[in-house]
Amino acid sequence: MDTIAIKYNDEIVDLQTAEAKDIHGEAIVLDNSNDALEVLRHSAAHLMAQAIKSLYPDAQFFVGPVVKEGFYYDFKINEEIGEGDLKRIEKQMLFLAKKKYPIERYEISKEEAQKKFAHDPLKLAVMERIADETLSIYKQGDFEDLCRGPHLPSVKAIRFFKLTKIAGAYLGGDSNNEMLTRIYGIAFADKESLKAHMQMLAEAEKRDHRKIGAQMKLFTFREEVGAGFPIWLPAGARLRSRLEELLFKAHRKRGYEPVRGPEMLRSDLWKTSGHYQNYGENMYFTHIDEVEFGVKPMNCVGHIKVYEDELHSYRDLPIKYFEYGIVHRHEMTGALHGLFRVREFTQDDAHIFCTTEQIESQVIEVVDFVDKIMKSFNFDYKMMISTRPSKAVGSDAVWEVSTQALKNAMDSNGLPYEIDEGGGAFYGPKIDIKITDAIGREWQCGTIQLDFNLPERFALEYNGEHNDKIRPVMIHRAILGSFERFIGILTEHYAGEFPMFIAPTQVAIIPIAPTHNAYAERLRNMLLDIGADSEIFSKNESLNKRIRTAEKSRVPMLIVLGDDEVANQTVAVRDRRTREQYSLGETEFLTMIQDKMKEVHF
RNA sequence: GCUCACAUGGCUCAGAGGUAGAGCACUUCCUUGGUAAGGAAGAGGUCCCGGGUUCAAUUCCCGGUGUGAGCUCCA
Repeated sequence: MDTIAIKYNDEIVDLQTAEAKDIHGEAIVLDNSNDALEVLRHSAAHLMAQAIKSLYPDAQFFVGPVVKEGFYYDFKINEEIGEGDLKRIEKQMLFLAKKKYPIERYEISKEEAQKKFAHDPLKLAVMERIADETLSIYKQGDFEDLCRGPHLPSVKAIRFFKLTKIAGAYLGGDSNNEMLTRIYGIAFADKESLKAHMQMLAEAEKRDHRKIGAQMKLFTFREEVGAGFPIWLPAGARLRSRLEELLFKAHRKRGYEPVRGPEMLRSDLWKTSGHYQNYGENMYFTHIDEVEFGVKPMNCVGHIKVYEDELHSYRDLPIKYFEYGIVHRHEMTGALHGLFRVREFTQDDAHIFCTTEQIESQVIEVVDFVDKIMKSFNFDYKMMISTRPSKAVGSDAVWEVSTQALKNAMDSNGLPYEIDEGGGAFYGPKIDIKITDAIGREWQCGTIQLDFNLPERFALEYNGEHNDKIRPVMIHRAILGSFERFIGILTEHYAGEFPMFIAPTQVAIIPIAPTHNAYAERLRNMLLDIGADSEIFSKNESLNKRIRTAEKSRVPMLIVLGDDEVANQTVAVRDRRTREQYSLGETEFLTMIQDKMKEVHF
């Protein structure tokens, strides 16, 4: 395989630069490694710009970086350009790639560059953002662009790419600036990877929880209700309550006490907590008899009030309060998205009040809890420890101890983690849990945050061994994050085919003729007795039609009842996936359902 | 919040400056069927809301609301 760049001092250096500066390092070849894709996609962005320039000669270009999901280029043209033009640009890119232009690099001073691009206000804007005095120019054919690289040696390697979407983007991401046109694309080293990626995108579209949620009647939104306020329909509410019940029991077993704070608290309290100052623009406020109240955006203050209700001894710690806390947050209109981003949601929230010494063991406990749950849903996950940000409260020593506590907890449990330097909350370091779903997408759900700030602000204490007053540490933690978001993720993860233990309906019952309806009813009642929901498909439709409808409803188990089944007290089970059929005795069947539902406990 | 697009029966969508259609779903009837769409009849719409233009607006214009995509990841 051809070398496309080298790795030097942990940086990717393209061959043009390496040659000019006589740098040697480890070869990067054209494959699907992160380093190779970075170079490939960057050059693909340039090739796209070249294609656009050749099709629309008046085009001016801003920036064209590589991003997580491929690459993009922001530009400005006078003509209208839309989705339909992407194919044309792709074609032109292929045409140009076949010319096998070498990509050349040379350096000029900023002054020269400003002269060179004097007619191009976008490039001048780009240069304003660059501090360096020497700039590099990359040239392929008659197309030149200001760019820091790295790039491929030639455009000929860019073969497997696709332009994925076109959208507007503000110059520099600032909505005060003018809107440019942005085209996104993706590129890979080989055809199969590109194909697999496009299939993943198509699969993601099929699994869209907004679509499946409507089909399965899980939830809905209504204009007259307001943006960002989900309405849970019976099927969705059944699913949700199954999840809530399982998780409730799991909390109780792990020593958490259920508590409940009010929806609104006086603004003075939010001033004490710091939310008023730091989070106020995301909060909703109202007045009661001239006193201002804030609708809670988080549950911590309520739990602090629970803690304050009595004096605590060190012997009581750790104290673990949990609540399915309904919170309201003013999200930007444009950020709202199905169940993933709403303005009212319910967190599986808990606060652990403990001693500094207990931090590590408590974190291990939570991580273990997370592990249990995520494994139950077949999610892979990884954890990130976020350290002290530049703007932070608390002493260095406390940060050091607490960050180390998080690391120790992970290390002693043999758990891998990544470090997000400076990514912590202002009040303490945290561990974020990122799960990977069935089609490889990552989602941030749970979080474990150490907090030395709120105990300080509310002057929380407990009595130590020598009757001294000691400040406890608070650990904020959520595992699912919110029921709304998590159920949205689950829906896409399972493509609506939920496992038995959380499915909205466990069994679809299909009586062949009305004479079998009584047996169907009897089975439904027996299923209810073991906590399983069922739906009887007894409408006046053909048997085939009813089986088809039941199959499409994504219920995990189908049973068909006819004369034989009634006579022998059996059920004919039909597997939703394999379409295989087998017969089971009534009690065996009920036991099987019960077993499948008990398969999981967190 | 900003930019652009969209908003028609429960759902998915077609449509025209002269107040509207299809498929699915729904109701009723026929069909009594053993594993992926049997047949017939019928009911159902302030064409998102408010204002403007027009003899006439659901259709054109403006505002609002809602939905979608994008707006951070630095040449």
